[in-house]
Amino acid sequence: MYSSELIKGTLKTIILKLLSENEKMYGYELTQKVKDMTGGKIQLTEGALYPTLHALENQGILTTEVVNVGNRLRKYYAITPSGRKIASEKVNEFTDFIATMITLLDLKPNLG
Amino acid sequence: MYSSELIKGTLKTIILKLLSENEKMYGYELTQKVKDMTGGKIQLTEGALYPTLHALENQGILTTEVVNVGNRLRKYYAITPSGRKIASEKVNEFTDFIATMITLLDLKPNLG
DNA sequence: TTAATATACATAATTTTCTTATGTATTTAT
DNA sequence: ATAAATACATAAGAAAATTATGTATATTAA
Repeated sequence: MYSSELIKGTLKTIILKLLSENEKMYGYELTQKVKDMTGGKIQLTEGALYPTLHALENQGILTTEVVNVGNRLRKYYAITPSGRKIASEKVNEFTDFIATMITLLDLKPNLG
Repeated sequence: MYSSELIKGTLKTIILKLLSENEKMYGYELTQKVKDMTGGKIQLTEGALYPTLHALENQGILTTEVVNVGNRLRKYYAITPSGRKIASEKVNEFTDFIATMITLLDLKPNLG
């Protein structure tokens, strides 16, 4: 796990990117996907995730669909066209940011 | 300029790395150095910078030396040995974080 | 020459964003 | 049966930034 401060500011970008690649995902699924893909290095907390998902829905960036699975409800989120545009912008901005930070900190990133 | 949320959490790393490379720098100098090195893409704000410098000093990570230049005072900050170790750890963590994010977001960073 | 900009520090109020804690409830594994 | 995992949600508090404000000197441009 990284010191929490590093991860700050990347939550929206992560959510939007994953929802750009998968037509629908639910909250818990997002937490597991991120945990798996990062070897546990990034773990989304519910207290941060759910309010952010709600906010993105209120802004029209995501839409929801509640599904009953067994006896439990599962709330699927899907990205809207405008959300897809925002996702792309956010990813581009983050890519640029990384390049800038590599220069500024004189990093030698080990790219697999 | 990046959306502010992205830069969050990187301030300490930036300060400590620059002070690892330069034996002493003052606050305003740090703002200008970062602005120059990033082509204006990252601009440290005084409201964030000064409280952070004070905190790092209180933690024994930085030491200060006030110098009179003309009629104005300039407060130079220098990194301590323990601070140098923390700087190195922070830079390593950030490098690892970048690698993780590149994987997670499937980025193709354009490395000069 | 005077007005604006740059240099140089500092702090307070507010906002944003996250963590931590708490709550409910079902399902699966031990 | 009990614990852990699945699945949602929200509220209180902390952390870290932004924005605004304040003081003061030095330099540049009108």
